[in-house]
Amino acid sequence: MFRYITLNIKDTHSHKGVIENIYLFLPIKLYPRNELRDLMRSLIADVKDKIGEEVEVSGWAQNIRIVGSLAFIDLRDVSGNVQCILFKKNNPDIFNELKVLSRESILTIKGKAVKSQAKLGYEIQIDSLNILNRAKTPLPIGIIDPVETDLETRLENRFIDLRKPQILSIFKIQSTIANSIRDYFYENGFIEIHTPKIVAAATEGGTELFPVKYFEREAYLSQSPQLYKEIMMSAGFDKVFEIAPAFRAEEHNTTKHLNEFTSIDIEMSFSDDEKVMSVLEDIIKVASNSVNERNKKELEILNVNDLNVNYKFKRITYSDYIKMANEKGIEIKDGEDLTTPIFKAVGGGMKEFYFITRWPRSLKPFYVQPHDDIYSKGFDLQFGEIEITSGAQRVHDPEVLISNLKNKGLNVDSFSFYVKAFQYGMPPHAGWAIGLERLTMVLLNLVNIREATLFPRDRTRITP
RNA sequence: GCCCCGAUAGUGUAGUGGCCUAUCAUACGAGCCUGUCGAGCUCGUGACACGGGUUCAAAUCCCGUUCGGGGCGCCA
Repeated sequence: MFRYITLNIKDTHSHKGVIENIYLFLPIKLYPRNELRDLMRSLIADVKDKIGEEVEVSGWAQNIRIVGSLAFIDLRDVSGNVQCILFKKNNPDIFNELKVLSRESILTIKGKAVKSQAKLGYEIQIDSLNILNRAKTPLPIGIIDPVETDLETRLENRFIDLRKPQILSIFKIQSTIANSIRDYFYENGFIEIHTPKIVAAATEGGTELFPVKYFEREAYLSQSPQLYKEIMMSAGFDKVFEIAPAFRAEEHNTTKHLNEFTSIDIEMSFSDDEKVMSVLEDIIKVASNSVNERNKKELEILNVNDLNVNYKFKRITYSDYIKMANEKGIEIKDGEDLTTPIFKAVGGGMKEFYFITRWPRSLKPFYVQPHDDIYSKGFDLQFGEIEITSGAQRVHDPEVLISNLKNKGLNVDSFSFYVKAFQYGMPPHAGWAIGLERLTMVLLNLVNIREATLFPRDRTRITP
């Protein structure tokens, strides 16, 4: 058996309770605390490679089962779960502790990893157990209970909900998506930028903005980096991207809208709609293939097959989409906006990505480059019935820009900081924006965008 | 902004005017159990969102309030 002593570390910044719970194997050697932890603690997923060895693991007691004079603990950390076993005769004191220990308490367990009849084929035989923190009972929501919990209740208790391996898997995958897209941009010569989220005026008119008190003036939370990323083209940055929050004050109440979401934006100089559509197709394939490679375990936990997007994304013109709607018996004329029922009727059965191109100028914002008198170089990326992205080649001629602003009924003066950037050398450019949460939702086939958001901000929720 | 719907133990539910001092599961508490893994068995604690009204009688019907869900519009 091992003997333990309590370390006495004189660290005025540390919380007393933490210090008291740090134990050290004899012989005594005073390591700095961080080093101590790194030297001894194993991630639970790594235990499988340490059969026959002494291991130390820390985590949450997901389940505790007392079977006669045996005690089993399912211990969970970020990497996975492992069963730990204790025989009462080997340590009656720990056994009695376990009989009254609450689920989700925080433990450090030291013991020997051994092959066994446990489901994983191995388990940890407990030599010592340190209770770092006890969880209150009962839990606000169950983690392994065989009862469904309403999304509302889960979001109210998100810190516990996020402990579930399925929920954690969504965000591990989202991390891969963001990381692989960022890598792609870096590898392809994009400059990462950060534009202001407090702005003076609406980007495009139309959308409702959140007002912010800005000293003696009123400002707004940014709905999009659109104007700023275009200005960066005039600034000569050539290709830029930004991954940042965007805010929309629309009172929508649906499963695919948030009032704060993460927008992945790009803008490219000397480019056009076709080129940025290719980039978009690339990054979705890169993201999906990265998830397939790096998140096999998470996909399995979520019961999702490998993401298969290795097909050419179709380009459907807006006019053809109208014809397809007409063939489905829907009455809509060329020039009218596409509505949810139309997306459902035409795109509902297409469980794949496709572009809708050449939108009428009248349905797109002022900064979208005309293709001819009627149509524009604006496009959307759709997945089935859901809009994932909108993008376009942009106007670069300041005269066209000003006339578009006027035609849309916008006040040219309030856009002067933006228009000015077009008057002293603005290259042709194009770009798009894609919502990280919507992309995650679509790739993982989630029914509610809130599932793809750690702490969603919707019509009624600003806490937690 | 428009329209529809909902609220019963910690969680998820049954309930359709009297059979409800309210069902079941799970959680929680106590006990038994030496290979459990959704452990099992026994016992126990625990709830009708709030305020008015109708009625001999309300979890149940009506009105209001609060909180929430969904659809549409808008968009990513």
